[in-house]
Amino acid sequence: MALPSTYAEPNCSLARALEVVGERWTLLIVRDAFFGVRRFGDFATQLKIPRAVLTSRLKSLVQEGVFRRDENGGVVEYRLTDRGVALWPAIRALLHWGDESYSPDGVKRALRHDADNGLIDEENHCRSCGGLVPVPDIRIEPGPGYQPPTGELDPVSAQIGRPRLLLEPITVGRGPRAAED
Amino acid sequence: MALPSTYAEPNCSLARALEVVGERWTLLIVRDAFFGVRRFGDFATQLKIPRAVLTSRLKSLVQEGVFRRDENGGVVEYRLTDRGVALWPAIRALLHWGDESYSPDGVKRALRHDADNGLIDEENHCRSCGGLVPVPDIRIEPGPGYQPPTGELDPVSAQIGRPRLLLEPITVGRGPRAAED
DNA sequence: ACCGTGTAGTTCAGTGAATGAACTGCCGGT
DNA sequence: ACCGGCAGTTCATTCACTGAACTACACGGT
Repeated sequence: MALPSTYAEPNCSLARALEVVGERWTLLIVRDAFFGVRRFGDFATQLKIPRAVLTSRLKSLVQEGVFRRDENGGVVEYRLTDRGVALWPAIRALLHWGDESYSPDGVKRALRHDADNGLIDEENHCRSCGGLVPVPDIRIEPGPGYQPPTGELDPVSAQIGRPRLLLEPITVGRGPRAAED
Repeated sequence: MALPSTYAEPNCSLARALEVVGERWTLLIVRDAFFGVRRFGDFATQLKIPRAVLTSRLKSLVQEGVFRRDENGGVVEYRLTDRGVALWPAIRALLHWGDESYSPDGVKRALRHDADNGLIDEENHCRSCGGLVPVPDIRIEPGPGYQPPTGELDPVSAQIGRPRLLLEPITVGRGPRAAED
């Protein structure tokens, strides 16, 4: 499986979780899925990950129930299942830790409650309305620590760099791909 | 550095965080530190991790400011810094996700507010007193999904399997090592 | 001074996984 | 028939992990 049969402590859910999402690249793939990436090629160019590794990671994530693989005609899409979406708190915690520890100019990306524009705190509450914010209502946008990239961007990177809702599918440069969801 | 110079996206704090704690074994080392492990040999036998890998991980964690290396005479202790303790939300989130997804009989380890015995929810609030619970006030103990191990246990595993406070140092089998903290 | 013990850390050959670039195969449109 | 876009494979090279044995050093006892 994912990890070399080690991590085999039956009494640690952290070890079990890391068997699924603890390998190199895996959490970055999941993060991109939260940002709306769904296509094999987009993951590959976005992360600059070897395609063979991407194949293997997606396969095991599908097997573990984190992603679902949808194939309509020639179009393949990988999208998060409920179990995958449930990884959001872990990703948010690591994002937050990375910002706190290594981004002296402030967060690189801010999370806001889309309905009322309130900042979302570490416990997932909206500072404006006080409520817990469901994942699809979270807007992510560049924060003070964000460094605008120089030069040309591929269309997918361009979309990811702008404010947008989590899980909102990326739709660029390939005809009228209706955001049916 | 930790990861192969890839992950080098300057605008993603998740990538930055994973450079520090995203390698194999690293988060398990940190978890053991929360459970009170401080000694090189204890990490090694507890995780059954090759000593060379442990050396390399501890070195980079010290360099990144997650651990502090204390040397008193012949005794070396690795303990979490504030930045290391700040990883707790990420570990808690992954623990929770692992329990939810892969532990049908209930959580393997329960977290409680030591002062009033209240269960701690996913947002780190005590169900009893309602407040946020600081890490050293969290008691961890076997939950319904815990499977008691069979056979003899080394003293360190035995201590980790019993209810205890996070960060409380393990003191067994080596004379009067006062828990000076 | 000497020896034994406990522990942090190193060395090293063998194995397995990641890398990157090129390639295959499928589908749809013209 | 041809072409372009895209999912996924293949493969030689490089790199990291594994596991077991070994070194280095501090301490305590005699």
